[in-house]
Amino acid sequence: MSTKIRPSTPVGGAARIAGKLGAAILGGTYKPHDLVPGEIALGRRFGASRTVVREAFKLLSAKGLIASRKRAGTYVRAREEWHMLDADVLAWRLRDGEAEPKLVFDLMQARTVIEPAAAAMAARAHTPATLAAIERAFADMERAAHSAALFAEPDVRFHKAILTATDNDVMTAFGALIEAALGIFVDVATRHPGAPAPSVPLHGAVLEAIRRRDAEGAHRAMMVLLDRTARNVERNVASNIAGGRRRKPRQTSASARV
Amino acid sequence: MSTKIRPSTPVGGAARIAGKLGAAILGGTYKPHDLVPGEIALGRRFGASRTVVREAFKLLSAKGLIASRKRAGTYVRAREEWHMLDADVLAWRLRDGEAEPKLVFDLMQARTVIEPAAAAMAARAHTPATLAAIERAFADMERAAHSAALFAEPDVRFHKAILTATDNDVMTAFGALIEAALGIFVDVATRHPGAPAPSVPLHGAVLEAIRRRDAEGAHRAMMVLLDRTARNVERNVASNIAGGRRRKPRQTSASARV
DNA sequence: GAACGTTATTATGTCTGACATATGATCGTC
DNA sequence: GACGATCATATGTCAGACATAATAACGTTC
Repeated sequence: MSTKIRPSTPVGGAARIAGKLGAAILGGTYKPHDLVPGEIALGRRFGASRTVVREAFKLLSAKGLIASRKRAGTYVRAREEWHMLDADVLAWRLRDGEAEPKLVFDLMQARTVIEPAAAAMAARAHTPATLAAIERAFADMERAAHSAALFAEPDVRFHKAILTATDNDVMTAFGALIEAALGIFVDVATRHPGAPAPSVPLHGAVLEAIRRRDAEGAHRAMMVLLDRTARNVERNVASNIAGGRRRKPRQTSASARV
Repeated sequence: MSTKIRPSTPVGGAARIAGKLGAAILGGTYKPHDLVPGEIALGRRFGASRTVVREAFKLLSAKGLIASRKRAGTYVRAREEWHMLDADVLAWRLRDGEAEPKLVFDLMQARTVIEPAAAAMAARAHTPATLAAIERAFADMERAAHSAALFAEPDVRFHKAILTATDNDVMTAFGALIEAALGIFVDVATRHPGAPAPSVPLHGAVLEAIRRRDAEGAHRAMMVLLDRTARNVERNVASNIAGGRRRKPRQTSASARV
């Protein structure tokens, strides 16, 4: 491993370091109560000054991942303190398709709690503007139904638009969660054959129910949609474990050591 | 005014400045797309160096509140980018009992979506250890039933213990949300007469259903409990608006200007 | 006078070196 | 072996400097 004096990509000082360190913590390289390397040591490793490393630490401590004590150093906080609903934290956990299957299931289960309720609320509370956003997303999904890659973006937009249409700030905030979750699902899905076309009518049913302000129906339709998604995910994640898994733990060249 | 909302990160230096600035942003002093004062200006205002102000900025940018562009300065990001589920962000919004009533209602509505489902999941998934945690919290609630102030802590612990007992990481993460939400409710409740005793049996019913692994019953019992809570909150918040509200927007001496 | 290229300005981004501070570790004394 | 004073160390804070990029101001050209 060559010691780069200058990082090849001058992008994002503190954010870059925080990303690597955060992924390392979520990936288990540094476990709770472990000390992370000192500010100067990390500075050398990343070719950055102590100032920048400290700023990276602040980015992570704002997400509950680390804390510092004088003389003792900077350590990883207890797992319960981590802000698991933070989009970055979630992304670091889900990174590179090696996500623990348990987390993927937990996410799907949380979605089946939140999204049907959100669809029902949206059916009651939508305005012309928020309904139009859902309709636009759905139209784009129909147009992209032939390609899993193109389908992803309007799909996320559709689900977020429903959350927004609830007119509930807290519900709307779940959008970041859904976005991170769908990010990994899409990743899995694109590795498997089959266009997303079959799920289009299921989305359409949700939209229809919302449009006619049928809260009960929207709840049911979203439930059906998520059931299908859950089965898909389950199959893909399962096959990912059974067949596609590498024997050795993956060592990404770039982010191997932190 | 009373209730100190305990920040998740120890205050001092950067955290102190971030707290003031964050509250100012959430309080509307700086609106989206506004520039916050420059690093040197803020440093002067808080009697701190540029370094510390920059670290405070990183704490806030990790929560999606601000971002910086060279030459242009540091600005408040669009409201949709804010990490509303972050405990600190929520605390800043709920600060000092003047929370917008809409947010309080939104939080209650979100609770009625999440917590009954969580209770059902807990009924299915609890282990001896996680059930014991719920039972301990309930026992402490019974002992504190005579005092609204003493009741708060075990009450929060009870609801968090149920989330933990779901054995679902995402659900467990909602604990921080509930904690922040209950923090404000307690604040409101303690300003009004009446011991929390009546809610004890409602909590007990939830515990009982979970203990006998009756998911359906746990769901129903939690719904009943939250219904009562919602009515309480509604009455208190309403009276707060009608009578207790100050005519002028409050100017807390400490965090007025920032 | 309007369009356009050049220069100057400015706030953030980064680095360096220094000192302050608290606390765990070490050592010495009883 | 217990206890208190001392030392070492990693974080906390500061000041000053230069780099960088994006905007503002300026001046030239047509």
